[in-house]
Amino acid sequence: MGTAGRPTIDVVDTSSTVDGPGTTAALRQTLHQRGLRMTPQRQLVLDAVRALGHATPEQICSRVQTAAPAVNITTVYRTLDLLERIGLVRHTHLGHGAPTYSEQEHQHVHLVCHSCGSVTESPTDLMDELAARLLTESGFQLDPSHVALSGMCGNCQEEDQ
Amino acid sequence: MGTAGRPTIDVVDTSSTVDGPGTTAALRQTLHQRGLRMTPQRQLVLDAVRALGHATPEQICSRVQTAAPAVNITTVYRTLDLLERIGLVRHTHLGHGAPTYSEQEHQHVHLVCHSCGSVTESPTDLMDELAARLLTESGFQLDPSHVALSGMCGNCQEEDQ
DNA sequence: CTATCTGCAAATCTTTTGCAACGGA
DNA sequence: TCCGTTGCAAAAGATTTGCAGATAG
Repeated sequence: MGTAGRPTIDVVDTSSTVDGPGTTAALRQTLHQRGLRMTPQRQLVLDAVRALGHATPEQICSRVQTAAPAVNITTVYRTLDLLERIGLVRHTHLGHGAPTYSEQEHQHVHLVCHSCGSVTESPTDLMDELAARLLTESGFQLDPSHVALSGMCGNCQEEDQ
Repeated sequence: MGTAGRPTIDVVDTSSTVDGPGTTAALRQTLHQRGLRMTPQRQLVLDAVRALGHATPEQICSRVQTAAPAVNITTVYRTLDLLERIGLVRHTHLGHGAPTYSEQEHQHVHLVCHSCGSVTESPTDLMDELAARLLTESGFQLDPSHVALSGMCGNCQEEDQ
């Protein structure tokens, strides 16, 4: 009450003009296959996830709000959840709390430094040997990119002396 | 106000009678070296961490409260923090939020199943190869037990078909 | 037109902080 | 006695939920 109804969501085009699995049309189709609806908010959240690489819900929300200030963080949480259920997005635990979201395809191992908090990405095949060993020895099927590896980066080791 | 001052903390003996680095005396000494004080709460929290293997602050608090109901969860958080700073305890991120605490010595790799949430422990030498590779290729010094590896356990893979 | 979505407000949950009183050494 | 510690209450931050109204199809 007070303001004139719900503000319009202006869909500012970012990366969704290109063809391929990331198109607006592709998202619409994926949603429709499951009886879900295409909305500007969903497109914006997906675009933000792609643009940011890996980001917290908070960061994604901020980014979305530069294009459409009225989008609520609640919607961002709900949308990330939904995009994850339909397989377009995945989340990774980098360690200290905040999960980060990224594109499903964009898989890599995260190396997080205890000391300075920096996050480095490495190709997942780094873990191939370990994955094979785990499967043989424990029957455990590793998901190499869902959690980050933790340790100390080169820079911090030097400073630590 | 209302109750007669602060309730007494009854130190119920658990594992701290044995000699060695886990003794009451040992804890007292470690604390004193740094100008810190020995208290029943600190002993109880350390005992609980040892008894539980790896547990969340919440779980540790519950355990402590069976022996001394008056201990506040705030104290548990503060004590875990302190015990970690002085090197008696460490925390691990198992994935979905809650960090878990365990003894410093008690290091192992955690395998967490996405699907059923089960946590398995493996010896850290499982990661030796990977650690060596990371150090050579990226200068990154891996801390193998600080984060859990995530994936799907044998049981859940069967059910998944 | 109808079921799905969204925004808002409030509820939860976890962790942190300020402060006065307590108690270890 | 003195200062580190504790318990309590309240703050802070993150995520979830209920609901009325907006909107995709």
